[in-house]
Order: sequence, then C-alpha cells, then structure tokens
Amino acid sequence: MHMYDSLFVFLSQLNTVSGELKEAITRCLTKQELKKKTLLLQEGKVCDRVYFIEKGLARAYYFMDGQEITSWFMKENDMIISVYSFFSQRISYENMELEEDSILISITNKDLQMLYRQFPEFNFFGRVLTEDYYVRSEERIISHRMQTAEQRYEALFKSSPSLFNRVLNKHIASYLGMSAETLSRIRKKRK
Amino acid sequence: MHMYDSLFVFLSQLNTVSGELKEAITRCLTKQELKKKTLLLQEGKVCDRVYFIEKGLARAYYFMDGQEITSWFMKENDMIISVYSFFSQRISYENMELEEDSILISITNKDLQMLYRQFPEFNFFGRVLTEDYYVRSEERIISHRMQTAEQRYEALFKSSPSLFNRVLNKHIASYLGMSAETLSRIRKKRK
DNA sequence: CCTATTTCTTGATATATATCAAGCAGTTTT
DNA sequence: AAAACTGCTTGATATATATCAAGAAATAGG
Repeated sequence: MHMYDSLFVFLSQLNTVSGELKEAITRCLTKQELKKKTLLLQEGKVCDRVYFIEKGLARAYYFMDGQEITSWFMKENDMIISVYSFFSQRISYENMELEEDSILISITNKDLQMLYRQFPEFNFFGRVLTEDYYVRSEERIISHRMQTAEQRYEALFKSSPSLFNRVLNKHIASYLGMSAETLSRIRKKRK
Repeated sequence: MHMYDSLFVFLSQLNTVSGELKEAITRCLTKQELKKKTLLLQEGKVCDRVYFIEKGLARAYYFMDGQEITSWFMKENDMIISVYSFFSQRISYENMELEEDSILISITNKDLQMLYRQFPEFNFFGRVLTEDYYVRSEERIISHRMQTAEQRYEALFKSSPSLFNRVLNKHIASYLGMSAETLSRIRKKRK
C-alpha cells in the first residue's frame, strides 16, 4: 500500500494515469493527519490548495449578519476547495474547517498549474472533476429554488442519512437554508 | 474573416490553439442564424450541444408550479449549455431559448468528447471554461443568499444595465428570485 | 463526577415577500 | 383603428419562515 493510493484509485476511475504523470503528481503531494476543528482556509485569504479527503469530514461556511452559514460538507473521497477563491485566485469569503479528525492529501495551486501545463492530459482530470462538482452544485441550487424547507430536509435525509450523525444540527440547518429552530420543528414532526 | 473567427478569437484568449487542433475543431462546428424565440433545448430532452453566441441573447428557464423561472441570460461571447443536463447527460429540467435573433456556433457533445480524447491539450480549454462559469454560478449563489431582493436588483442593475433593455422585466424578476410585482415596486422606489 | 458551556427545543411574535385581483399601457393581430 | 393580448403597476391580504426568548438536554472541561 503506497502513501497516495487512495487518491490514485480515485483518479484512475476517471481515466488511466501514465506512470510518468503519476510520478510527477506524487512529487507535488503532501499528506497530513489533522485534528477536528483545524481551519484549512480562513476568509480573507486566497485558497491555494486542493485537498483530497482520504478519511474524515470537512465543512465550508461564511458569516452573514454574524451568523455562520454552511456552504457544503465533504467527506471521504471528495476533493475540496473553496470554489470561488481557488478558481479565481481572489480573496475567500468562506472558511473551510475539519469537523472530524481527518487524513488529507493536498497539492498547491502553483504545482497544479505546473502539472496542467506540463502534462496536457492532466487537464482531462481537472475538467471532469470540475464538471462533476459543478453538476452537484446545480442540483443544490435547483433543490433550493424548487423545494420548501421541509422537502429539502427530506431529500437530504434520504440521500445522506449518516451526515446527521457526523455534524451539528445547526450546521445542517444553515446548509439547508433554514434556521435551527425551523429544522428542529421539522424533525419533531417527522418522528 | 473566416467563418468561426469569433470563436477562435475567444479561445485564443485562454491558450494558443495549434493549427492541427484548429482544423479538427473546425470540422466539427456548425454555424446557424436563428430567430428570436427559437428553442435550443426543451425540458425532458438531453442537452447534446454547446453553443457559442457570436451575436444575440439566450435565456434558460424551467417551470415551477406552472410559472417560468429564469436560470440565466447569456449574450455575445458566452458559451451556453444547460449545465446539469450537458455534463451529466441526463434529461434536462430546463429550456433554453433565444431572446433575440442570434448567430450561434455549436458542436455536439459526441464530437466534443472525441476532441477531448484525441487532443489532450483541448481539455485545457474545457477545464478553464468550466472553472470560469462555475465561479460565476458561485457568485450568483452567494448574492442570492446574502442579499435582499432589493440588493440583488441593485447589483444586477449596476453590473448589467443593458440587460434591462434586452429582456422582459418578468424574466429579470424570476432570475433575481422575486415576483414580478416585487421587482415593479423596487423599480418604482428607485426612480 | 460535578460544573460550565453549547446545542436543541418550544412558544410567541415579526417580517419580507408571495399571491390575488383589478386596472392601465403597450403591442400585435385582424 | 378596433379588438385582443401581454406586460406592467398598484393595493390588499396571506404565508412560510425568521427572530426573540427562555427552559431542557446534551456535551465538554476541570
């Protein structure tokens, strides 16, 4: 078992990775074991790393009128960035934080751009992954616009029941675009 | 002036396009002059083309409780697809329609995938464009979550004043996530 | 284990925006 | 040019969900 196998298994599901490319990527990677509550990105800074979650769970959030609003949760086998900041390389409005002790593999944006230039075929992976996460984002937008608070709760509970054991209800509430009180009332009705 | 110059000027701002790639792309392209109200995609079908708008304006919308909700407007020098349907190749929930007589250049998804396989460096363009539109989508999400109806109107009016002369107010209203009546009341206050 | 802190629940009230309805103003059709 | 649409405006009312407040339950710290 090699150090970055979890990541390369993930990538090889999208396309074959040549030996030469694999070596070049490996030279750029870093692996970290980090504690719950570690801040991966702080608002006001530029997101300059992509992380792959080998184990654990992360959350992105921003502040609005002093309140934390959760943008997303990501877990094992997910790639994470703060989309706006990473792709535009401008200051982030959101924070990224670990919600569990986690094992992360990461690469800097600079190294990533170097690999994209040096190995044109590496853009295939970047393209497909960006498309994939963009689709997920669209699904959330449409769910948010077409469903009531209660329907959004139902849909999330059905698609990711285990999430409710891993994060606080108030974070799920703001992720679903409702107050913690509203979520509590919905949950009461449902049991 | 060649037939697809508008598109190649657009692409060459992202990276150089080799002669061989340019020829291969050109063989896959189609140019159409289409009338206002032409439906580019109908809900229930799969989006199987990317369009580049050389001239004109398009709008995407879907139905909710019998009402049209506008997802986006795109104009000259924009690439358009129905993100969810095109990238996932599943049935579309949205329609795409021309709001003005337009000139469009397009390529089928099948040809696009062929080019991605045959010219690895072509993925560079797909990646960068996807990142760019994903960032714009994020900006709209955050504007929607952090601003009131009135603030969203102000921001759009400031960033795209000309849009108000090109499309109906009711479409702008649903794009901004408010009723036509609310938009009307906001506009009244502001003049 | 006891105490302190944070999270969750429940009720009362407030509010932004939607919905309904009807008239007016443009635009297109005949 | 009248008739028929369609879009826009304005007022009255409705509603989903937020906010405020305070107690109960759960979790974490010493």
